[in-house]
Amino acid sequence: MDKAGYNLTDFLHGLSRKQGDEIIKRGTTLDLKAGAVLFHEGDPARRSFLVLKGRLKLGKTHELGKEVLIRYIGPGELAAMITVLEGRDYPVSAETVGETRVVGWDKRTMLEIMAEHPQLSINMIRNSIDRLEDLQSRYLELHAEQVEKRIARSLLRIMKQSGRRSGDEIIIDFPISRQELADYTGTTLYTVSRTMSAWEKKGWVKSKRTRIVIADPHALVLFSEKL
Amino acid sequence: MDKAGYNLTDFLHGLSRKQGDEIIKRGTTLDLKAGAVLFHEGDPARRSFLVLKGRLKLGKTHELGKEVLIRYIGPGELAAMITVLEGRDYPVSAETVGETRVVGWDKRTMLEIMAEHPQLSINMIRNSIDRLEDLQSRYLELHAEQVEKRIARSLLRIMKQSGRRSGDEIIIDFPISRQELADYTGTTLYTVSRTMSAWEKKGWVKSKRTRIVIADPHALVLFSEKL
DNA sequence: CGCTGTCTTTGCGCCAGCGCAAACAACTAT
DNA sequence: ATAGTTGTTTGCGCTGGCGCAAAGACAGCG
Repeated sequence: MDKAGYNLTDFLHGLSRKQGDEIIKRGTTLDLKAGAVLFHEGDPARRSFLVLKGRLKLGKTHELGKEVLIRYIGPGELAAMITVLEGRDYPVSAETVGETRVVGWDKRTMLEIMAEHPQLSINMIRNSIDRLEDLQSRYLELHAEQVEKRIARSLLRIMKQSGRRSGDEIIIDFPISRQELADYTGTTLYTVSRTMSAWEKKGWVKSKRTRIVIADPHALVLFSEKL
Repeated sequence: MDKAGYNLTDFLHGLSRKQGDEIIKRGTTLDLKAGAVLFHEGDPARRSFLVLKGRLKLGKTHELGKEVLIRYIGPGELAAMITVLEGRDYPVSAETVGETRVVGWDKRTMLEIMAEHPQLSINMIRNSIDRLEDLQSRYLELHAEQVEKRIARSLLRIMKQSGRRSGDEIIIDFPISRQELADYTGTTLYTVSRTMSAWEKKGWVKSKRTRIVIADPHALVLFSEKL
C-alpha cells in the first residue's frame, strides 16, 4: 500500500493514514509464508482479514476434488466480510499466494471500528457490489463463452488486477500454475496447457513454470472479444 | 409483505411498519404488468427498486442471444443497490414476472434514507453478502456439477424461495418456462425439457406449460446430492 | 551432482449435452 | 370454431473439451 492515501477499492478508503494505522493496531497482524491456509470453507467465520502485503486466493471445493478459484485478494482489500453477520460459516477457503502479511479482526472489533467509522460500511457495500458484478460476469461467461475465450479473459482479468508493465509486455507478478488458471477459468489443467502452448507459439504469451508474461496484450483482447 | 414486521432478508428489516410506510411514500410506486422491463443492462443506474408485490427477474445477456438468469427478486427485497455508487450502469436487466408492484427511489433519496436509517446499510451489506454466497455456490456448481443435478438444485432453490406447500407437494407459484429454467441453470431449453419429462414419468414433478409442481421434493433432494 | 517432487505438455479416445428440425399441445383473440 | 401465437417434446447427429496416460522439463535439496 502506498504512503499517500487509500484507493477507492481499499477497505480503508476515506480514512486518514493515521486512522488506518490505529485501526490496524487493534487487530492481530500475521506474517504468513506461501501456501498457508488462513481459513477453511465451512468453519465458523470468526475473523475478517485485511491484506497488507502479498495476496490471498479464495477458493471453493466440490465434493470430490473439483475446485473453483473465486478471487484473488490483493493489498488493501478485505476478505471474509461475512464475519460481521450472525453465526455464519466461511463460504470459501483462503490460502496465501507467496509471502503475505494480513491483519485480522474478530467480529466484536469489526463491529466497533465500523461503528466508529461509518465510511467503512460504505466501503463494504461498494466492495461487495463490485465482487457481485465481477462474479455475475464470470457466471455469464462460464455459461456462454467458449473455453479458449474464457481463458483469455481470465488472463486479462488477472493481468489488470496484478500486472506489472515492462516495455510492452505485462508480467503477472505472482506464481500461478496451469491448474490454478484452470480453476479460475472453470476448465481443466489440460485445456489450459494446450491453449497456452498455442498462444506461446503465436507469441502472445511467454511462460515458464508458474510465471506468466503477457507478451501481446492487445492480441489477447482482440481474441477474447471477436465473434 | 405481512403486516407484522419485516423479515431478516427484507431491505426494511429492523424498521417499524410506520417508518417503512413513510419511506415508501418518498419513492415512486409503480404497478407493472407481466413482462415489463424495469431497467436494461448497461443503462445508467438511476433508481433502486423495492418489490412490494409480485416478482422481478434479473438477467444478463451475452452477445448474441445467450442469456443467464441471475436471480429472482421477491417481495421485500431490493434490486439495483448499485444506484448508491457513483456513476455506474446497471449490470443486469430487470423484468417483471406476473403483475408486480415496486417502489423506486432515485440516488439522492436512497442516500437520504440510508443516512436517516443506518440499519439500511447493514441490511444492504447482509443482502449483498448473501447474494454473493448464492452466486459463488452456483458458480461452483456450474463448473463442477452435471446438468441434471444442476437442474434439480435450481428447482429446489426456486422452490425454497417461492414455493407454496399444498399437501406434500410444493407449487411454484409463478410462471416459469423451460427456457427460463435453462437460463437459470446454465443449460438449454432442450436439456431441461428432456430432464423434466423423465422426472414427470418418475412422478417427481408435474408440469403444465409454465406451471411447475414439485410432487416429490425429497426424491429431488436425494438425487441432487447423490454421488 | 543425481534424486525427488512438482509442474507441464501432448496424443488419443470418448461422451455429455448441444442444437437443429419438425411435430405437437395449450392458450388467446376475433 | 378458426387461426395465430407461444411454449413443449423428442429423434438424431455432431463436437468441444474432458481426462487418462506417459513422457518431459524444471526446481530444490542433501
